[in-house]
Amino acid sequence: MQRMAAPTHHSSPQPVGPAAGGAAPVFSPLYQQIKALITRSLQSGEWKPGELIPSEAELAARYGVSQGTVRKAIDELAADNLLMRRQGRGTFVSTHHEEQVKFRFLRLVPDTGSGQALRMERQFLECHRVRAAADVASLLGIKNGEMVLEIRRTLHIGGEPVVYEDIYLPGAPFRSLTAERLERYRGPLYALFESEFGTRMVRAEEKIRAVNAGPQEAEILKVPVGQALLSVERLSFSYGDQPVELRRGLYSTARHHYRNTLS
Amino acid sequence: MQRMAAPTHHSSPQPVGPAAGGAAPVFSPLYQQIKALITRSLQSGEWKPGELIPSEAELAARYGVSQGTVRKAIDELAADNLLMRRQGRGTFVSTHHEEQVKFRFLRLVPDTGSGQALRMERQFLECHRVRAAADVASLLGIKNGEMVLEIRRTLHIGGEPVVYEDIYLPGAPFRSLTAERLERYRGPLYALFESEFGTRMVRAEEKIRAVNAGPQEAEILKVPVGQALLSVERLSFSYGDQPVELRRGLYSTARHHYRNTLS
DNA sequence: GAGTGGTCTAGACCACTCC
DNA sequence: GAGTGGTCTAGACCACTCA
Repeated sequence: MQRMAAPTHHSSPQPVGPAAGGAAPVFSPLYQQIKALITRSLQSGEWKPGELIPSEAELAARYGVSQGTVRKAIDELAADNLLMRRQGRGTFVSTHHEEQVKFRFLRLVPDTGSGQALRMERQFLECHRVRAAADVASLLGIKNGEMVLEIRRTLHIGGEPVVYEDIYLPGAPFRSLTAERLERYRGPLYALFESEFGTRMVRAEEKIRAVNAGPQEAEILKVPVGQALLSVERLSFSYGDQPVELRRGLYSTARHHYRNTLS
Repeated sequence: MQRMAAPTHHSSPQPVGPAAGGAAPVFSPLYQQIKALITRSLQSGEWKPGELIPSEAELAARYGVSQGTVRKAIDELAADNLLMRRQGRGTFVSTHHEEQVKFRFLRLVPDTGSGQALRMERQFLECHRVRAAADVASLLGIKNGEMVLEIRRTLHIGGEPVVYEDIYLPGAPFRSLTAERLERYRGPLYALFESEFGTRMVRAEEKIRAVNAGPQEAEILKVPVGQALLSVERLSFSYGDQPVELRRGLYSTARHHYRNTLS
């Protein structure tokens, strides 16, 4: 492994200092380069979600760096939730197939002491392909008018309707996703996307506001027209900050709230 | 520095294994102990917000461990935003007196491209002492009926009323905070709390829901009665997870939204 | 140039999991 | 007992800041 835009610290043949050649001489630490290489292997599918990646020693040999350097790279990837370390076992690619991580992206929790395990039911109302509207296309980074998959669904918690949302997915990668497949699948959608469509959601950004329920939403969520609802627009990203899903949801916050931690 | 509940790795006199003596033999890494010691120094005020703490080498000598161990402790404290490292200068205690960190806790941003610097104005409507209601006392960890300081205020952004909130502070530490002092102060409240009341906000938890505006809120935020508003309840913690502030805010999300990042 | 944090290495030993 | 990640050390050198 060679340093990028900087000499190795074992030999200093050509000290590429600032303004050497005119281009910006960005210093990139070795462990960042290793991090990028590992990310590339994740992105390319060399190591799939849930799988064990090579040990730190193996990776160190493979990249020609010390174990400590690989370790620091993996530390950061684990902090970003791309990898999961398990002492004595090894390092695994993170996956949405896991009890503990199942609600990493749904921040809605019951008001009550939550000692109760909550029964959650999905209901798919729509699943069809449409031409992307300008705003949707722009957020998903596709061409205006390109095909997208639109899924409309509700979430019932403890028997009550709580979430009503529209999900937009780029048409190409999700070509083969059907309503029938959705109905049949048990488990988080993100787990399905990951196992069958090679798309792992890694990060998301949400824009939250309060809106008054219209007639349609009111009926579906069983609230009066005009009832205040939480509007949550979520854009999810896969490896390499590529946007791959847009969700527009309405949350009924009568008996639930959106929980957030600031630090 | 001696390891806690575990022998040092230089000598192994009494391997305190599981179930040795009946007490839970919790293994605590050295760097965690260092982290706790540094936190204690922050909490005790030995190093105040904005100040430079001793160099890694000095701390290593002081605690009798290697620099690498101190480094790992500081790494985590920096990740938690308790400390800030600056290459070539040293490590500083985080502070709310800083442009970049000023809006770390206010997640409301304008819908527009935000290229514009937003003019923000505060207006204090109330500032008095009251006996804490049961729910407030419970959240702040004080006795029911103890005195708390209640501050009511609005925030105008770009000339429009956007936030209306109630702030509850425990009476004792904020004994000397007056309406007059609030009016006179320029800058974030958290910066004032930190410099004059020795209370630094380190972390917070928010519960968010949507509510319909009542007559009073509607008038203050200049929206129709019944308008959907974001209700944000924030509990802020100081060092050692001690709750020290409760805020109940209503945000008008006509031209702003609450931004959140999931990872 | 002195002092700080930042990176990288090499090697030792510990804690944990699984065979 | 072998193999993994986790901790700790010691030492070297680099990048950056400031006087």
